[in-house]
Amino acid sequence: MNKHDADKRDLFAIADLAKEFGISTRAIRFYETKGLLKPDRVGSTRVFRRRDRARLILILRGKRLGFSLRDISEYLSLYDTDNSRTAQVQLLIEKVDERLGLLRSQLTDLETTIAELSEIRALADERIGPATDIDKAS
Amino acid sequence: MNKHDADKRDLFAIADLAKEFGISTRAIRFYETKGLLKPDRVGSTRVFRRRDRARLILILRGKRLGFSLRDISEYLSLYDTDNSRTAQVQLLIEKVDERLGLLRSQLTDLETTIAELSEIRALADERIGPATDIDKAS
DNA sequence: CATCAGGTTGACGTTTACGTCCACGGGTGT
DNA sequence: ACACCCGTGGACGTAAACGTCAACCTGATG
Repeated sequence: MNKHDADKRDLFAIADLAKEFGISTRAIRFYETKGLLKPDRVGSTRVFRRRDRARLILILRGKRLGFSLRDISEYLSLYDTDNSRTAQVQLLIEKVDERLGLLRSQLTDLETTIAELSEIRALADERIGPATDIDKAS
Repeated sequence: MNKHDADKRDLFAIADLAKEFGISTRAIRFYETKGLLKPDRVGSTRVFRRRDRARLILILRGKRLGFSLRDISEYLSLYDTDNSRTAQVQLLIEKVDERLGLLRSQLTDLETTIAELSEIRALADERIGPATDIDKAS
């Protein structure tokens, strides 16, 4: 909808991405030093393209999930790997499976936690009085 | 099943818990200094009861999910609050809701990630050849 | 031309979550 | 009495992930 729709553009300044994702430019530069991003350069100035923007999105999601940058780096390489030419597809499969295992156990943890909290919430809710038709009508 | 079934006992030494959960005694002491655990004392020696063991389980789960100790501390207080006597049940509800929101968005992130990885896995799997009856029979 | 916004590297500071090392005390087996 | 083993608290070290200057280089603009 937006004239500047980020998904359609192909070139981004470091500040563009920082603003778009609410992080600091320092952080972005840091990710680069860690090899998670590899923006092009024009002179010394970084120029980001869709590919790096996509990677950034994955990085941030990984962070929300509590993974370290090192973890995320490995994880990104799964996306990178040229599945069709890899000599070690088997190795790729193993890595993906390993990560899937981790994620699935996290999923279980999360579901348990959500269930527990929901119960607490229900109890508290009861205490304050369940919503009545009258309440809803107010 | 085990004679020493941990869930049935009521008293634990710091080393018991450390061993059971595969963490260091140093870590447990650290959690105490941060107020996450409040073991009884016999002289200067810590004595843990079921309550603190339960809290420890929650702490570790929180960590697996990528929360900070500070986050976890707040989270534990949700369990602590005496729902039936709280003067501010409403506040409790708000806090629980807030946390539930966080967890649910994590859940979404996780599901997305798992789906993406599954796809990658499927592609790689194809490349190496789908499992045949012969393969399975080998 | 002066200035100013935005970019760069480098060095150092900071917080979190422990690990490591230490000197010390208390109970136990021999 | 002596050697162990376990536990304790204090001090210091450390890795990760940035934040915070500082000093510098642009390119655009009034």
